Amino acid sequence: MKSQKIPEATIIRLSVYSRYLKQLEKNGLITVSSGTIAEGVDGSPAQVRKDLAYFGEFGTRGVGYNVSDLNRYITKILGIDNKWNVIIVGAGNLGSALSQYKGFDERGFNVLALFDNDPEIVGKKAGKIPVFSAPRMTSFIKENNVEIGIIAVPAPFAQDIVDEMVGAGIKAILNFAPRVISVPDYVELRNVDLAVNMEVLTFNMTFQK
Amino acid sequence: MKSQKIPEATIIRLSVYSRYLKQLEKNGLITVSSGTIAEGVDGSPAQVRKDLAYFGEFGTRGVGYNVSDLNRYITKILGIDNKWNVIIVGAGNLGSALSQYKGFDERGFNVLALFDNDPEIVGKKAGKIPVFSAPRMTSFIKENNVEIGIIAVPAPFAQDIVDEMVGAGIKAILNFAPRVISVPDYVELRNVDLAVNMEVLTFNMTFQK
DNA sequence: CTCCTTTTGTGAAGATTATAACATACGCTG
DNA sequence: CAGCGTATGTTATAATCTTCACAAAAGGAG
Repeated sequence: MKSQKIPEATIIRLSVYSRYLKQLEKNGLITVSSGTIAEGVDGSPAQVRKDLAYFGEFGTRGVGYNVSDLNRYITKILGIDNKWNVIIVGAGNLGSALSQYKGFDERGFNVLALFDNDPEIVGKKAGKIPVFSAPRMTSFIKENNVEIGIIAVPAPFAQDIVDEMVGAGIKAILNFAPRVISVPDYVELRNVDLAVNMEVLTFNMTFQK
Repeated sequence: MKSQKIPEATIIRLSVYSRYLKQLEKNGLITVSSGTIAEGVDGSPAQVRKDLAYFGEFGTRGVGYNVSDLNRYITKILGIDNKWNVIIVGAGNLGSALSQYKGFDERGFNVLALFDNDPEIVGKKAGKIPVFSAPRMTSFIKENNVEIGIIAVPAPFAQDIVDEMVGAGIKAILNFAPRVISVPDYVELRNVDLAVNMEVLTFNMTFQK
């Protein structure tokens, strides 16, 4: 693999390939071609091969890819060949729902705890996940080697929580609060903006096509 | 505005600009420059102007943009100058959380109902939003002019629900199920894949920087 | 009324990403 | 063991998106 900038779109697709390969593996498939993968993820064969080519040669010409090997390579590339410790801040509807999300655990993300300010819910549990009081967050992050934080608090509080997380040594943040957040450039940040997604839909409905 | 393909990235940014403008408006700001917007959304002034230029000329040279006028234009462009009817299928943790999400209502998305198969929850309410039984979905969509469907069911059921929605006349779908979904090309589809987002984070943590 | 400052709108250049096309290599068949 | 079919890996081409740079225009000062 050459040292090169990898397009984010490639990473997103790799993640989808991986999910699809897992399905194929469960169905007992041994070998798969770029064409079949492309069909399964609604992409093109050339794109699949190009995406993989950023990282090495994983296939056999004339044959295709070994399903479980390829999936192992991809999970390694994505950094999910081992577990990650995660906390969620904001134990409202969204935060608790995320804490119960099966897809996280399946992919190696361990949600260790929720944090909230509301004394009504602090001390309770969401499923098996405990809700702690917000001021305990920093020490919890340090003591438990938490690498990833999820922001599920109302927009006005988001930046403060993020700053505290960064101060405590968190390396990556997934932000659900509908606000632009700033972090130092050694911290990874992604925004999942639900209303924005809806608005892309309505734009496309109204204008294009 | 020329008839031209608008980049999706532009639409996403417009949505973020709009949210920021709303904030500025609340703070009583009358006029704003592309530079100030850029600062507020962590972008570049040229990008802001270019994005707007796809749709017209909204500013005054030497002055900037009128905050509330510009926001009105953008909401019109995004198609959220009027209300949209939405249903959510899957009243589990995620579905009910989404039904309570304040950001939808604020931006003109009316969540009318949830649908689920579980007899334990059918007939109850999530906040003010009723949960109906899944078989009632098609008629509900038709009777209530529902344009947008949100998929919050487990992956194996997603495609079937989507097919039923499309059959009932839904025009756009926001899919939270971690699976590739197909729709006819007159239906808009967006995927919000939570694990994929996490995996982009872990990739960036592991590799780049 | 003219000049100066400011900030837009935009055409051109640059960078990035996707698509297409093909040479290379593997395995199978006879 | 040679030749054929197939699917990869990669180079070249095309399309798309972003950044840059500047002319045009508005408002205010003198």
